[in-house]
Amino acid sequence: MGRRRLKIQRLECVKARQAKYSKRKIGILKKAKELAILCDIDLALLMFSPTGKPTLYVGQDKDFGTVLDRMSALTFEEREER
Amino acid sequence: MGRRRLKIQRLECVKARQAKYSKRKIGILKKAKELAILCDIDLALLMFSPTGKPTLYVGQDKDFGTVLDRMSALTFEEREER
DNA sequence: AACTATTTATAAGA
DNA sequence: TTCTTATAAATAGTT
Repeated sequence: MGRRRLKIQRLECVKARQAKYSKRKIGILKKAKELAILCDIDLALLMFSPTGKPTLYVGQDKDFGTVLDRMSALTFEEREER
Repeated sequence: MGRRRLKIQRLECVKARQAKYSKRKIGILKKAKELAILCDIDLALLMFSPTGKPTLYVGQDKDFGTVLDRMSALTFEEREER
């Protein structure tokens, strides 16, 4: 979306990566929150900015440890999508 | 987006939650992949469907354990967004 | 951070 | 779940 179509490939310029991250981080966080609320599900989204700053969103009222535990308990077979 | 504006609140009907999850899961996974590639960052997205089926996406070439470790190493102060 | 032209995601319905 | 289409939302390029 936007003035032109953007090819999904690593942005070479560091400044461009940081600027792009700043914008899209807002969008994906909104999507995560909406999905967790609409479907009443557990959801965790962790991102590290190009400069290394972490952002963590954990849906519903679960705390970090609870989601980590549920995450850690997954067997290899239960995981999908790459 | 869509034919009408949807209020972001828990969908009461179970079938509706499952249907909504099926559609939006695709969208957020695409957003996650694009963000990880464009900005060349580490990103992890974990979701449990309304029926409990887990979906995990880990960006770049990191494996599950590596991201879990980096996630676990976060101090409380480093976490944001709820 | 703000502006819009445009692309993309998706709400409803079939 | 999959497809279609109208419409809401995200965002690329720019300032």
